[in-house]
Amino acid sequence: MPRAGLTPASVVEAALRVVDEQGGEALTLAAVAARTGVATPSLYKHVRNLAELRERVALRAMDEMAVVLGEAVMGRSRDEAVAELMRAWRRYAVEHPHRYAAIPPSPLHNSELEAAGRRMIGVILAVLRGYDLDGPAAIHATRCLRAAAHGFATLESSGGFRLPEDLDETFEQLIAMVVASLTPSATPPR
Amino acid sequence: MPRAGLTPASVVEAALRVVDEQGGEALTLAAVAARTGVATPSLYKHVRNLAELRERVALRAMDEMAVVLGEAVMGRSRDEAVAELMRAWRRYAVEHPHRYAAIPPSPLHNSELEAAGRRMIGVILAVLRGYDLDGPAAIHATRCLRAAAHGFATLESSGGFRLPEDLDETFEQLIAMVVASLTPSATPPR
DNA sequence: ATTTCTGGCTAATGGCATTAGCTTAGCAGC
DNA sequence: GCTGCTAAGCTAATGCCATTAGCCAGAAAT
Repeated sequence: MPRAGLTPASVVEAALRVVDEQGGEALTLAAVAARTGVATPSLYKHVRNLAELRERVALRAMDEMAVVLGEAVMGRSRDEAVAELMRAWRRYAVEHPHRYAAIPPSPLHNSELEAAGRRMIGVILAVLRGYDLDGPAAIHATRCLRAAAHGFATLESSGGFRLPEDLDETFEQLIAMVVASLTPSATPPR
Repeated sequence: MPRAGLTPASVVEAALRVVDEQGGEALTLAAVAARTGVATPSLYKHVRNLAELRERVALRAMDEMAVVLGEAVMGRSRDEAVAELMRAWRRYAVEHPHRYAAIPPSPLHNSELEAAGRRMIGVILAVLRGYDLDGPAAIHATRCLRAAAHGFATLESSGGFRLPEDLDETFEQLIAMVVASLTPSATPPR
């Protein structure tokens, strides 16, 4: 019997395929083993356990997304950059719904995930540099943008919007909402 | 051996306690059985299976939340109502993080869940009645509000915001952002 | 008191994760 | 080409969980 020639990377690859096709719930060592043509216990030669495999999948998704977001804002600034950032965010979530869902909101106990999370947040912060926000204000703005983008992405990619109204239009409105909140002139005296 | 006196309702109650204390992942028939002092298979006399129990838990959470949201907006209108609605939304998610996480974004294949979801959305729509929005515009606005509130609630309740900056302040800013987007006068010509 | 119904129990099956220990493919060095 | 070592893969075994089947006794109804 020839060897299967697995590597940690190829195992993660197979795991990603399982996630994409059947969702995070279905990510099981047995499923990955079946897909790679190997017996389940053999996988332990390449990953510590299922939890670690999950983390590696999440890491990949976060890295991918950080790259996508970064590319989206390159060469743009201010409102234009914010809009493209949010569109790219949404696009990723819609194109890879299960992968997006595999991203943990909080990278608990894992420095690699934490770093990846920082890379994603970093893109938002970079875009906001175009506005005149002092330290704390930038944090608040980042959180607002993130909440809006993440909320919409989650809801859309998991089928939370059922009505026939055009989602593109809603999303453009959401972008406008965020952009307006970044432009002080938009805030009327109160 | 005296009977345990379980009912479908008391089983769901126990399940809710498990979810609250250990999260949705930990919701297992074995855990509920242990907590109710009964052998696992006995539970099948009261619920069809684990999936159904999960649905009942979700239903309870959604119903609770619909009530909480409804109460929050009673006697208020427009910006005030929107703000209180969002605060109540956030409060529920923070006070019952696991329960909130148990709410499915999309109530797949279940009319009861669907109805509960409609009740929640109904509160938003009711509040937006205070603004002059025609049919589609109300839908878009509802989605934006929901995305913002849900995004923030999810991120906060799962520990997604790590920096020390005050979250209350961020949230008030998010509210302002949503409210401003509902008031056309706030949008400056561009 | 007797019958019936039903909640709870034990036993059994099957899926999955994980560990232990064996086997051998494939390479390094001779 | 032979010798040996390392690591990839395998089988067997354990344990947890969901689910089903079938038994038994407590409670309620007659």
